[in-house]
Order: sequence, then C-alpha cells, then structure tokens
Amino acid sequence: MSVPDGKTLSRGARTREVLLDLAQSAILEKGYAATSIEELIAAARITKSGFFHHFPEKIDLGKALLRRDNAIIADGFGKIFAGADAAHDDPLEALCAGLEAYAKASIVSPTPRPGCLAAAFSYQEGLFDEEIRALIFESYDMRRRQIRARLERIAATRPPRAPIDLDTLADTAIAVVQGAIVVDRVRDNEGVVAQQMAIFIAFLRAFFRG
Amino acid sequence: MSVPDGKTLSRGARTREVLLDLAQSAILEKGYAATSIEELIAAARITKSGFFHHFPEKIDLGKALLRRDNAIIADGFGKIFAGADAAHDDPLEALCAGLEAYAKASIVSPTPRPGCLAAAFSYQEGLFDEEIRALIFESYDMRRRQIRARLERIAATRPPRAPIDLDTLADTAIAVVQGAIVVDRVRDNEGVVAQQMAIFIAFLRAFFRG
DNA sequence: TGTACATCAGTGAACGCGCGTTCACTGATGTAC
DNA sequence: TGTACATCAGTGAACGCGCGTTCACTGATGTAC
Repeated sequence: MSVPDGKTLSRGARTREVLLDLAQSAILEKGYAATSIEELIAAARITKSGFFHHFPEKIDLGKALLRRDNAIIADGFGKIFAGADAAHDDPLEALCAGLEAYAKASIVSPTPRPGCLAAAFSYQEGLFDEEIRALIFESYDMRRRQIRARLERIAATRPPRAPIDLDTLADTAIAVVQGAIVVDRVRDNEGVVAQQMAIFIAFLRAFFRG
Repeated sequence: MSVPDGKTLSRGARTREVLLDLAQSAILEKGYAATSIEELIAAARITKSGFFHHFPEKIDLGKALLRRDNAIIADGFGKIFAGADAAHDDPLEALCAGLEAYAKASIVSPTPRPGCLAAAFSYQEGLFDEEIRALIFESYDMRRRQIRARLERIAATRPPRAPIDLDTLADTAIAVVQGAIVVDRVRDNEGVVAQQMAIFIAFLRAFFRG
C-alpha cells in the first residue's frame, strides 16, 4: 500500500504529500487533536500560512488524509485480491492467499507501530463531522464488500459446515486485522497481525472444506 | 463491569469518581488530548483548582482512569469466568460460556458506543509515559492470562485438531473483542461484538472437539 | 461532651504559552497571443 | 520567441482564545485528649 511517488508531482502537490505523510505518522502515534499544525510545518519546513494555503482548516487535513488513505487501500486491496484470484483456481485458496497478503500489507505503515488510520479516527470520532464519519465507514465498507463477494463465490461451490451469515464472516476478516493491530500496539510485538490472520485462515479452511 | 456505588464514599472520593466517569466517556468519544479539564469541571460543578486537588497533573487523571478500569475489568473478568467454570463441567464449555459473557460485558459502557479504554489509549500512546504504557499492557495481559490458563486445561483433556500456540489463541480471544469494537464503532451497529464472539466460539468448539 | 488542631475538599484569581485562524503581501510558475 | 497576465505556492506578522498549571486562601470534616 504505497504512496504515489513524488517525482511527477508539482511543487505544491509535493508539499501537500509531505504534510499528509507527516500528519499520518503523528496521528497514528498520538491522535488527531494532539497533532499540531505547528509541528507539521516545522518538519515540512514551511510557514503556517503555507499550511493554510493547502488546507483551509485543520479538519480539511483530516479529510484529505482519509481520502488519500481510502484510495491507497482500495488500490492495494484490489491488486492484492486480483493477484490472488489469478494465482489460484480454487476460490477458497484465492481468498486465503489474499487475506494473508492483506495482513502483511497492513503492518507496513509509515509509523514504527502499525495502525489503521480509519480505526484511529474512529476512536476520536467525537471530534469530527458527518463527512469524516462517512469516509471512515467507506474505508471499512470497501474492504468488507471485496471479501464478502469472495465468500459468496466460495459458499456457492462448497456449502459451509454450518449455516453462517456471510456479512458477519466478512466482518470477521476486517475485525481480525483491527483487533490484531490493537494487540500489536499494546504488546509492542510485530508478529501479531500475521499470527492472527493465520488463525482466521485456518478457521476458514476448516469451515468450508467440511 | 460496574463502578463501586457512591453511597459509601466520602465527599472527596465521590467527586473523584464523578470526574473519572466524565473523563472516561469523553475520552472514549474523542480522545485524551481533546478532553479538557475545563469541560470536566463544568459537568462536575467544581472549580479548576478543585480538579487539581484530586489530580496534580492531567496525566494523573489518565493513570487513575486506567488503574480503576483495570481493577473493574479484573474483577468482572474474574467473576465471569469463575461463574462459568462453576456452571460447566466441561472446561471447553466453561470457556465458551465465559467468553460469551465477556463479549456481552464489553459492550456495556458509559458511552453510547462501546470502547475499550486501554485500546483508546493505545491509539494515543505517543502522549504518554512508560507508566501509562505499562497500565495499558497490564489490562491486556490480565485478560490474556485468564484465557490462556483455561485453554491449557482444555488442551490437556482434548488434544486440538492441529498443533497451535495457545498464547496466540488467547490473543485471538482478546483481538476478537477489540476488532469487533472498532467495527462496531465504524458501522454504528451494536450487535457486532456478540456476533464476532459467536464466530470465535464456534471455531473453538470445532477446533477442540475434533 | 467540649475544645484544639490537622487534614480534606475545595474556591478565586491570575499566569503564560501554544493553538488554530486571518490578512495583506510577494515571488515563482504556467498560459495566451 | 517575447511579453502580459493569471494563478499558484508560498511569507510574515498579528489575533484572540482556551488550555494546563500555580498559588494563597477558606470553610467543612475528622481526630485526640
């Protein structure tokens, strides 16, 4: 889940990307309210009015951040699962491979500790307006739809061991990563996300392989 | 997971509890940095110096909050699992019953949306010192040890389907709740935590029942 | 039971600093003819 | 290709407000004898 390279961007767009990168790290480390415009411009080496040229209000930085993150995740997610689909005939194995790669990509982060921007914002949602809440939801819902579609394909070919709601199971795939990120941050142990996804994958295999 | 009742407390202790309750709601809603002493004292109807009589610095409020939360969770957790152990002969069924009750207790929160205080703090850990990080870890580790001990008892009587690391599986029980809370907040849908725990319980049963 | 004293649970006023935001401006870059 | 003009990407100085923190204080409650 990479950021567009800076070479082809105009000066202004490059500054903007730098500000977004700095803000993302800072917000994942200490939260939105504790991340000051002052520290961002010091690191980006511009003045405060330079910042407000790019983002009329602080909350516009938050919105831009979520929009960019959503786009990056949508792109990364799409590529990961399209690649996994192409590499496996069996839809179950394709999903498992995709989920494994997704977990791996989730811990690649600009910060020392992994963190999901949308999750970080969701624990500070009281600060934000409806637009931001919609962006947070979109980020989650996009992943969920991708996984749900693949679960349907699997369930069509091999009936599950027991009746199960596929929406709930799609949520599980998201929740596994989100929960593992929290545990990773608390334990300060990088392996957690991959470990937890491995357990979920083992569960999926057992469940659909009868 | 309830708070000690106010009747038996001294005046000062009662004010302190009120401040902690207000702070907990506010922090779960918008984060620690965005929660001002000013808003807490307005709601508690005391002056600012009254606040500083109880908590010499703002961070002492955070520490007191985590300590209280840890104690409440330790107590609630202990009772839930002791009760489940007493009600079931089979250690697997006892754990499943305990986990179900734990999930139910996790969504009972002072805020409209469920939220784990330690998780909220972990997404703002850059603000805090080593003592706070230790308190966050303690909260997590205590739950994990309880679950791990029960998993060992289960694995001793019925060997698992496949080799599995019980520490990792104990983490899964924690991560399920944490991840589900995030999804619940994002989707604004109260059922998520119970649903996700139900899936994990089904998985546990399948895995240890061979 | 009454008095003396200590601690508790606050009040009230003031502080300095850093925050987000505004405004009038300037030099660099891009576009039209 | 050169010139004219518009837009872009900033600068610099100032703002008011709310934040966490300090300090000297007071009245209420608890304790010892």
